[in-house]
Amino acid sequence: MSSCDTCVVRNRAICAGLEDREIATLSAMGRRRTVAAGEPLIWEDDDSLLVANVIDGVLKLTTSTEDGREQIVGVAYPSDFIGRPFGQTSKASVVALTDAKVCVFSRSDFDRYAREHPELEHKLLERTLAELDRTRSWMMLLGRKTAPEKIASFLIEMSERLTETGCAPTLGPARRFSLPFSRQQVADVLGLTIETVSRQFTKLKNDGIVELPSRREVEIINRGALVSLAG
Amino acid sequence: MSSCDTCVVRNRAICAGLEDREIATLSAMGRRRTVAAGEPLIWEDDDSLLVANVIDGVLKLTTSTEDGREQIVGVAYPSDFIGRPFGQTSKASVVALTDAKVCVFSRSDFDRYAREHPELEHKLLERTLAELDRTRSWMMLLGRKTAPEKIASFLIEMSERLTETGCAPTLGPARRFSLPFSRQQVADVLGLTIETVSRQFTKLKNDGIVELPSRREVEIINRGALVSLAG
DNA sequence: GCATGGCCTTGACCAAAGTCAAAACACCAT
DNA sequence: ATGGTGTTTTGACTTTGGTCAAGGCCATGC
Repeated sequence: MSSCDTCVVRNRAICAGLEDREIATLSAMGRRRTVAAGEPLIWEDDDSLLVANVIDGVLKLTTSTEDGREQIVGVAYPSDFIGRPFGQTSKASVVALTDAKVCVFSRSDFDRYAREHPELEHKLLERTLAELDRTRSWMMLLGRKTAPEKIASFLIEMSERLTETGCAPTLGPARRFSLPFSRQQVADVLGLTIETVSRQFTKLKNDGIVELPSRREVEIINRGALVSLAG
Repeated sequence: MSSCDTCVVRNRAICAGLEDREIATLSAMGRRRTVAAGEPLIWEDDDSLLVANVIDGVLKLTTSTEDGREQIVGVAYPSDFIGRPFGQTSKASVVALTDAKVCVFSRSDFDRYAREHPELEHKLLERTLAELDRTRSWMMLLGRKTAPEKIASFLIEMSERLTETGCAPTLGPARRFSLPFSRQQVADVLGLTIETVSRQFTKLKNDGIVELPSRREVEIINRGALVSLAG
């Protein structure tokens, strides 16, 4: 019996729908790993040696300039696929934001396996296309939205992405949630400075649109106002 | 004999490497179309009815806010694939920047065909992964670079992408080229205003880093300086 | 309880880029 | 050549968000 049998993302990750025999082969290739919050899994511009499925936790994908400016270019949640298959180098670093569990594969093993299993490649393609759509709408935010619009869009997206995605029928967006990001990381997602993020959070609180019970907790009081601020 | 036999992107587009019989089927499904400069091919948020290969010309992918702000989220050159397979709606508009020739397919026909031809899906996956990498490095530019850095990065990328990609062994980046963008469109790529773009172009000219023989022509005089400005 | 260190918030000031308006230029058709 | 149109450039001014610096908050360890 492979660990896949008890995997919580078994029905949502790209392995979903594979036959038992295929799962067994894949399972033999991969291994589980934990990544502590703050710990890196993949380095920007390094050889692409690993790919992985996220089982639990949240990780950030980042690119940096030489002088240390950082931009978060993606966020990976449970069941998401990370790493760069079919490519020599990884163009983004992957670092855990919370303690995380992942199922890692050697990239070359995975590439070989994927090429022999069109169904798996198809799932990966669907996921990659969806991620590209999401990334492009993030470009709109970075290039054309103001700081208040960025913060409002961010909180709306967080409330949608952080709802527990168990087996239960889809719940609506979360009214209250705990951000997996520090203020600096929110700034790195939105292309702002930490001070601007802080001021905008304070403004939303003073306007009665959100409550901020603690540094990481957010409660949305007036979702309509937030949506209309998001533009 | 199908029109694919004489297609100039036959060896570079996703159709490359298909067998003659497969090409014949694909050819029967698709048809050539010309798109005049400025004319749209796909609308944002519309049902995704078409996908296409670019044969000749340059097209922009854009997203817009309700109040009319526009962000160019991608640019498609000959041999690139456009449209959103395996999805209900297209999240970006596609508009020709120059007169263009494309080879269009009904999305549902294409989806069906692709699912039966893993080699084609694999090519599409490789392309989508590469596009995602490019898009993410564009996010870095939008979120964290200054106007001078954006303009310099843009000109470097243009000089690399606009080299004639015929059958000849890869030439280096173009020293002189004709932009397929108006000033406003450059602004829409970089998340700037037209005035800022214009001022930065003028500054590069005054500093002797580029020549601007006409509105669309650019000649890079001091590539080293441009690269270091790009950061 | 109190000191320590890491975040986060706030305030005063500044600079980069945006806005508005006018002039210059290029391109086109006549 | 000439006039008309739309694009680009330039200038003056404003605004947004960044920078720098100080202070507050909270968790942790002594």
